[in-house]
Amino acid sequence: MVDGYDVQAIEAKWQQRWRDTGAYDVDNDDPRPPYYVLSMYPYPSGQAHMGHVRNYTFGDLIVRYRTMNGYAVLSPIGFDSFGLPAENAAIRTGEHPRTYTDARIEQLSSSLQRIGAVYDWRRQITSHDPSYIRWSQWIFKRFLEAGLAYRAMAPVNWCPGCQTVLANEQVLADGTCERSGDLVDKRDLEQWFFKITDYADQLLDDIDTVDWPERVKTIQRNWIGRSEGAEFEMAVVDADGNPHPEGHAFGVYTTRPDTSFGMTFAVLAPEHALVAQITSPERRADVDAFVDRVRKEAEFDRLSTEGPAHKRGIFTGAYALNPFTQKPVPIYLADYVLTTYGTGAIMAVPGQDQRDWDFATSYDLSIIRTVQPPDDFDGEAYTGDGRAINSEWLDGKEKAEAIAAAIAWLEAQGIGAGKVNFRLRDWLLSRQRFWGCPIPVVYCDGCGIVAVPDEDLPVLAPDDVEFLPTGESPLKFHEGFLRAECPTCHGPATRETDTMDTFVDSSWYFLRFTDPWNDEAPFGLDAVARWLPVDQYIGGVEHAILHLMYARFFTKALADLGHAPKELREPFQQLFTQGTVRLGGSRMSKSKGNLVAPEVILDREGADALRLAHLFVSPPNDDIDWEAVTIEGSSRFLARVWRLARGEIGTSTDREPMPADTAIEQATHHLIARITDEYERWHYNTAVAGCMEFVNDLYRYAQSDEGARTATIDEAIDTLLQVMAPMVPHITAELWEARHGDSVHTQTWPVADPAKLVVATATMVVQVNGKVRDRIEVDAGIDEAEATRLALASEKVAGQLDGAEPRKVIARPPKLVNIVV
RNA sequence: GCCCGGGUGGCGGAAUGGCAGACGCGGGGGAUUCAAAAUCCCCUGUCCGAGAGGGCGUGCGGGUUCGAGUCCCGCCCCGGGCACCA
Repeated sequence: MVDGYDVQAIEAKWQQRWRDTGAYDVDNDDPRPPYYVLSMYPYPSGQAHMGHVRNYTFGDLIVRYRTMNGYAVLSPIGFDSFGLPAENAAIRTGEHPRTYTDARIEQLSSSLQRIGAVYDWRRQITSHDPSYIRWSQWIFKRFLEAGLAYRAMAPVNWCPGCQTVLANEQVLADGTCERSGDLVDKRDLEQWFFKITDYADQLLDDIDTVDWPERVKTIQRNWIGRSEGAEFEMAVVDADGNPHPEGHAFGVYTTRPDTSFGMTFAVLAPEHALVAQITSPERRADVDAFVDRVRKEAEFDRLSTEGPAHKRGIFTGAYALNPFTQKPVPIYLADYVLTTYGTGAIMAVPGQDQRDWDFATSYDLSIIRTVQPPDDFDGEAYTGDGRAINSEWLDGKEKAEAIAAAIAWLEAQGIGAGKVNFRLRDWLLSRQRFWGCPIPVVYCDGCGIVAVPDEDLPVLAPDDVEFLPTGESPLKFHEGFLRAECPTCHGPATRETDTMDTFVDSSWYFLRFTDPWNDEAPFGLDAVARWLPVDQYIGGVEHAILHLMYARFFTKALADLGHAPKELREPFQQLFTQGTVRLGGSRMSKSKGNLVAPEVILDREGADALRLAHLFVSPPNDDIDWEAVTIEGSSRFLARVWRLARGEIGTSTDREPMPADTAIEQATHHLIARITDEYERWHYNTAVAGCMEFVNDLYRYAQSDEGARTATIDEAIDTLLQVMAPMVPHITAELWEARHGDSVHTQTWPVADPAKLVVATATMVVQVNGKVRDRIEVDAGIDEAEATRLALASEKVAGQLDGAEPRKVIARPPKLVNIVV
């Protein structure tokens, strides 16, 4: 302990006070302007880890800073409390997921308080709370009614050993089950989906309207994967071009309709619906064998194959009529064509597509170039720009022009049109798990899928269940849960046993925070309108795709359905993604056993030192290595601040201001300007550096022969405590209380006095040919002529010039003069 | 392959086109002390030089500019995203 600085006692005292007095509680009718700060919904993993500390330090700093700036800051906290770990623990130990989860919520809550983070705890929500489940289910029903939720067959991961479906995360990289080690295969099962693809365009376009890191925006754009092209029909024919007896035809999607004259074959996905009907009798046995083999393979096997050797396919015996040339081309099946994208069928143009080229060379199919490659081109398929060739009426047109002409032609023929496709797929939300939000529907033999009436929500999972080591959901074997009455016909019905993906819970929690007591609706329009969009969202870049995409989709859909304000198009106006914490180069994780427990640091150095170390180590969006975090340096600095503010450094007297005093007063106001600017721009590491420089100045000042002027150093110290309060809330609160009796955190943010930001003199750099040769103290207000005169009068400059005549003088008073010879 | 970031001392990192390396860590020296810890003060890119001083330095090669870590062009390397998506 340094000179009465009892870190543990001080931090405990203030944490208790903030919680007990509801210091950061904020009501929806608060007259101050609203500001919503939110850190991403944490999974309650027990004690906080370093990633949490980093995340919540930034969040807390903003909450405190904005509060001092006069805002009503909404700072809620909740827990994403459904999910796999609790259920796995239940299978292992038999402990109910709820008791397991509640204990971990308790631990994480207390960890967050120990780092000094402040919240409106009255608004706390948890995903597994019946009142939250109720509204998750209510929203699902609204989506169902609007056609945004639907049930369809989907390939899922099936583990033959466990006899159950697995989540993607449970399938290891080599395609085996994490629990049994069996090879997981694909099965088609009925699953629930959200129709996020309805919003693909908006999700893409509105990215431009939010203030997010470019990296995250790019990730989202890639994931949505918009592509522009054309879709058109091709008739199935025989080798001579005679139509198929049953008149079959299929659509193809292409981004390069301008290359259609170069189509030398067509490819259907092996799962394509037409395969069985068009395969010729003599090819049937081979085709069936091929389709069988492909379907058995796990998806990742199919997608991870690379290069020509792996492009496997088979001829169907059927042909398609190329509408551009009116010539038949052979139809193949190939595993590189996916049933889930476009129409599940392509026109193959090997001259301009490398995949088609690879396939064509493997199967000895012809290749026609329809775009003129540059003279020096020596590759295979040419995918670049150029003039159309071998394309009749398209010849000579540049790519863009040719594409437009080809689409116009397809439309005129009535066989196709321009088309936009997306990589984004619908969101599969069914999970065959117990510890999640039940999907509120029943299956009735007579009425089909029937939603549970709103007044019967929430549908809750029963407690008297047994967790099976097979990994199957215990709901499947619970008769009381399973057997239901159809709400429509009152006949017997079976309850859905799947639960929702936990990403559903985190897709609307930020809305619930605005109105967590609402009993009539998930949230009121007024409450959402008041607080949303979130002004500052903070979290890890690992959620750049899924969570952020889903939350954006929910917000748009809820707004369109009238449950959120119509104008609310984006939930998170500003996003900050903080870097991850590593140790010795690798990511800190329980499984690697390289965790540095924040609790140990909190016990030894305290929350302020830990927070300061995180803020100082590097810019907040950078990944950091714990080895670089200098907790001792932070502690040392805080002790310096403590001694300074306790008046233990140097001497002070009452007197009229001397130049040294004026300099400190100016430094004080420069500090306000600097720290304010740096907080606004998230430059916390340099904000800390600024405070350190200031403290170094104050030490020199107070220890100088003249000592400090009392009024000057008091103002300096008070200002220091105020600007540091958001970073290190405990020590500043304690020191401020000792000096003034009230709380530093209820002070208004200091404003720099413009008069004290004006400096009287400046150090002017004198360069000769761009190299610094002299530094001259000058009056800050000097003009170019005077600056030039002073520079040329410099002896050092004269030495450098060596009699040469200056060719040109660039003067930028009062900072710089550059003499060119 | 395409798309985003990023390469600065021993380390983490500073720097609106205008003094490269702020601030901290580590290291060195001094003060204090019986001694140590703690604390306080000073030094610390690199090469040449006894010194004054000078040369060289922000991944590499060019360019723009009076002046480039910063802007432009072409590469190299590292991190991340997408990737048989037609």
